[in-house]
Amino acid sequence: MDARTPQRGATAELGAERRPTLTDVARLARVSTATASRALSNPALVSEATRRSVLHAAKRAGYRPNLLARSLRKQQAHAIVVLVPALENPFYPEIIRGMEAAAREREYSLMLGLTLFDEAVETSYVELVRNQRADGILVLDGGLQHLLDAEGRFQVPSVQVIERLPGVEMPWVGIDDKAASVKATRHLINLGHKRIGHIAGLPRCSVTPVRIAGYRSALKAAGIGFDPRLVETGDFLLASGEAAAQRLMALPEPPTAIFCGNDDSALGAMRHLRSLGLKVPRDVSIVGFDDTHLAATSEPPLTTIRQPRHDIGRSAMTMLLDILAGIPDVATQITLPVDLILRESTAPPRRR
Amino acid sequence: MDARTPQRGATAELGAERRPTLTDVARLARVSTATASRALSNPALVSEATRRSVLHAAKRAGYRPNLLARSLRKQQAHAIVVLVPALENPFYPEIIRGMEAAAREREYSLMLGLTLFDEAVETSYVELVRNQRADGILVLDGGLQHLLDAEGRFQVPSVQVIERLPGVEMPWVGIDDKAASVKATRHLINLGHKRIGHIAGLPRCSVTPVRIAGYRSALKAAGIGFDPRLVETGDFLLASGEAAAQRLMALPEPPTAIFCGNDDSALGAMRHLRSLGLKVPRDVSIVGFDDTHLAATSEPPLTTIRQPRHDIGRSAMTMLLDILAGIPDVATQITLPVDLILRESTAPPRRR
DNA sequence: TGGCCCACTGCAATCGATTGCAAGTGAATC
DNA sequence: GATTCACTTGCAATCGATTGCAGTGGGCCA
Repeated sequence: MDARTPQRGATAELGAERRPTLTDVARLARVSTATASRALSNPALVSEATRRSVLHAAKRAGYRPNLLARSLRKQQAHAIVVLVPALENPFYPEIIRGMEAAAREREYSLMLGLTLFDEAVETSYVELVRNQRADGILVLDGGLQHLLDAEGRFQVPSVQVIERLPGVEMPWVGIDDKAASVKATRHLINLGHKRIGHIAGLPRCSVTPVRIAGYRSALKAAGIGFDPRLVETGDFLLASGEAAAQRLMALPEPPTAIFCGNDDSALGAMRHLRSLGLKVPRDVSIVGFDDTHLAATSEPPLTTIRQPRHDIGRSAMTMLLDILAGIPDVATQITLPVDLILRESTAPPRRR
Repeated sequence: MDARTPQRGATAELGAERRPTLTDVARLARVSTATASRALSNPALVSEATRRSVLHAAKRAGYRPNLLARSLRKQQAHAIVVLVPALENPFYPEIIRGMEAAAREREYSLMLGLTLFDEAVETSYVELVRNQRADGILVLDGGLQHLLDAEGRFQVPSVQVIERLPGVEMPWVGIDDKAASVKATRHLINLGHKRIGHIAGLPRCSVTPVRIAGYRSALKAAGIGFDPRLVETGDFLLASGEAAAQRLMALPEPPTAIFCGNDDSALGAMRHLRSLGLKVPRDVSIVGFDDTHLAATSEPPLTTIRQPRHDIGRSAMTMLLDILAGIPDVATQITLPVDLILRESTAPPRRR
């Protein structure tokens, strides 16, 4: 009756509580569904008058295209799965934001897969792609060896982010971890430090040995001997940084500077030093890795390696969508630049 | 040729690089697609022999059901949108984990909508539901007034989480913020504090005035007069907590305890106190709100109100899925209990 | 032996769009 | 006046499942 209730116009005119479909729009505009479809999604193919009439009918009916039907027909789900171990780690959110922004621009949505490194969960999300509810997968979770097929290839379109699967050639976006480590270590060397500790991350992560290698390489280039006792293994968490620092500082000849595998463990190290009554950077210098938001607000603010996380996420999503779109010559190995962010946790050693 | 390559069995037999469909399985098992479908998704309807034969054929072909087709036919996308302002806030990840776990158990996936409070983005995610790419929406982002229709109702199935839209009756999961605030404030009162400050959160958030009300109510119950200068407004971020604490401590008669609207601002307040050379809790007691993971590892560890975030997320998702499933008498207003977690940031006032 | 019921199975419609192909129209060209 | 061509439009197939309805055959009972 009242033709001006915009949301319900269609149902009123059709006399049913049904969502309007393209057929309804076509009927209203007195054209075929084919023409209605073209008017809405490929306007160049229809005459100006038809286009207007269909658009008007669509608006009048309150028409919304059914994206499932479109996806089924077009054979693309317009969704990407993001596999991430846990959102609690402040490292991930900004990457995901970059991915989400890139996806939204291209009208893709992002399905969140929280794995907690659980293989069953990882598998279930890959299934989502195999069952065509999603078109591809972005993998922030390093340990997906169990999902490789007999030929050692991943079963679905995917891009690895930051972590690599050892021995597997696969699209990837990340940073040059070795160069970044060299940069961090060299900064400490340039300040005059000679006894430099390293708190490494989880051994299972592919970046961990590479960062250790960078650390060693910088020492070597500076003619400083490598002392294995100065490398402690942690798990990227604050508590492990604290424990690792404790072991380092208990050495007969403790380090005057520590390069940490990530910011959280650097924060843990600083906490331990504070508990010993030592001042950072006066007594010990600390360098972190990642530049999460905690680094800027710690006391003292942390000198650290900034990973361009937003860009990493955006590039990874863009790469995957380009691959899916069949764009030729997509670069499938992207290394983004890092910066050493100088804050207040590093200084020359107190005495030599 | 080689019938034992499991993934490619179907393509080999069909002689094409096509994904096997139900039709292929049916052909292999020499039954109709109807029977094949029933054998796979409603086994009770077919004979034991047929079921076995279809299952075998499906496995041999490496068959994966096309979930888009199923969704189209069944008219449910099996996806839920989660609207969240930003993942950087450590408050959200655990809620989302709860949602994800509940969704996965019921074979729903979770589409992540990062809004940054941007109305256009919020709208675009609601469109996802209207266009049936998702079945419903979980709203962690308080400010969705602009999406209400003329009758003041939300256009799609939804559950509000924690935040409420003022004046709108809508499924909701959260906590009793007033009671929680009373609990926190009373804890300080019981310790002997009489001059208690409050650092409130963003005024735009619906929880903020409620928490202030709880604070006032506890004071009143204890016969302590309300001093408006003791209530400072922040924005839930560390820096604003720091600034608010600065204003509070600059009062002619500064508080001996501060109840903060969330943990981050409590951390900020503690930082400011430390910069003044004051000790927490010796000189000033601090209570936070939320119990994010930062609360347990701060120095000193923070006494705070724990919100059962995982449960909140799980309950919200369960409620929405129950509503969508048409389960009768779903409880649509769930208030979950909070705990006061006693750590080391509170103590009796130094002197009275 | 006839009739009835039940367990299975298949036919064909359906979900809601997109798109290849063909046909119709009118103008332009020779 | 015939031919060609560009521009529009519609018919009908298609994407890959699910499901209402009808049919078949066997077993059981009277």
